[in-house]
Amino acid sequence: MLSHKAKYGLKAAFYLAKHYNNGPVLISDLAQAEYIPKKFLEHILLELKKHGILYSRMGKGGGYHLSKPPDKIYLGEIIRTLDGPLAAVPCVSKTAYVRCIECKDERTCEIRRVMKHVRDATAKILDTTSLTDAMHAKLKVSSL
Amino acid sequence: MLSHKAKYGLKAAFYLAKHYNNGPVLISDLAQAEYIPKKFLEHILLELKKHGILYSRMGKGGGYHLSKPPDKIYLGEIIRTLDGPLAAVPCVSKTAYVRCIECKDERTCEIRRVMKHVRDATAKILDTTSLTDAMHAKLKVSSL
DNA sequence: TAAAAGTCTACTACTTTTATAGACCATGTA
DNA sequence: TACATGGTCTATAAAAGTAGTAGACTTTTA
Repeated sequence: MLSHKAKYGLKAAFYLAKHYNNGPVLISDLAQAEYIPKKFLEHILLELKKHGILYSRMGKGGGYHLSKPPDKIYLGEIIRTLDGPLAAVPCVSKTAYVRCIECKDERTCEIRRVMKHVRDATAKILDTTSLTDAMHAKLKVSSL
Repeated sequence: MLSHKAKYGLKAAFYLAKHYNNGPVLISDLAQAEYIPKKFLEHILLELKKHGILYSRMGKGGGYHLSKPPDKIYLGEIIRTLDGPLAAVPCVSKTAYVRCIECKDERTCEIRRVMKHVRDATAKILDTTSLTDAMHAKLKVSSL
């Protein structure tokens, strides 16, 4: 399940993508436009900034904007930053692998095997769909 | 993320699949064999029973077994029973749809659009892979 | 130097997850 | 019919994660 945090983060990213060429966007404007609690949004934007996805400037005339053009930012990046690994089971994660303590043998674990497929399918979609792609309904992987 | 509950449930189901023709399996045996806390496992098995996936008999000589042959039980069933809908966002779920309160227009929501693809890809794997398939590494959908 | 705007730390409320305890009910068999 | 075996059910609790708030602080520009 996508947390509210990740959902808000994605909404913010799309908003910033739409305003990419209009100078920095204020947290307050973003919060109001997308119905996101302002204080909560602060945290989210800060996290995204620390991971290099967003850039911001303090002081008068400041605000947030994307650090790269929207066609270079993939949804997977944003979701991983805010919600952690995409994988449904940690032993299957590429970015945050952790072994299951009760697992007798990873090579024969049925759950791991299937969940790896799920992870791969998910990552394939989220890591190849940029903000721009999503806005224009260009999904590079067919869903069925 | 798959919860421990769902992971334990899947482990139990695989164990029962392997013992499908050997009469009922005791909770205690299952708990011990798969390193699952026994009392927690009771709840999990009961939930699976209420959803018709397992069958059990009380009293001496009793225990749990699958209510259908293992090639007729799909992983999606088990995961949905224990963890709820597969969809990462409720507005995209087929089995438990809920509208997002802050959503202005579902038809143009970028998040919804992409997450629907993710859901479909996940469901396609989990709803076509039976216990038997998973045990024999027969995954009907290629992951890449 | 004042106003605008982001930064940071700490905290709280709430929910979900992961269990545990213990009384209770059903079944088979001696 | 008594008793041991084994599942059922309700209640509760610890721990962790999620969502959100408060307020003091820093940076920038005019």
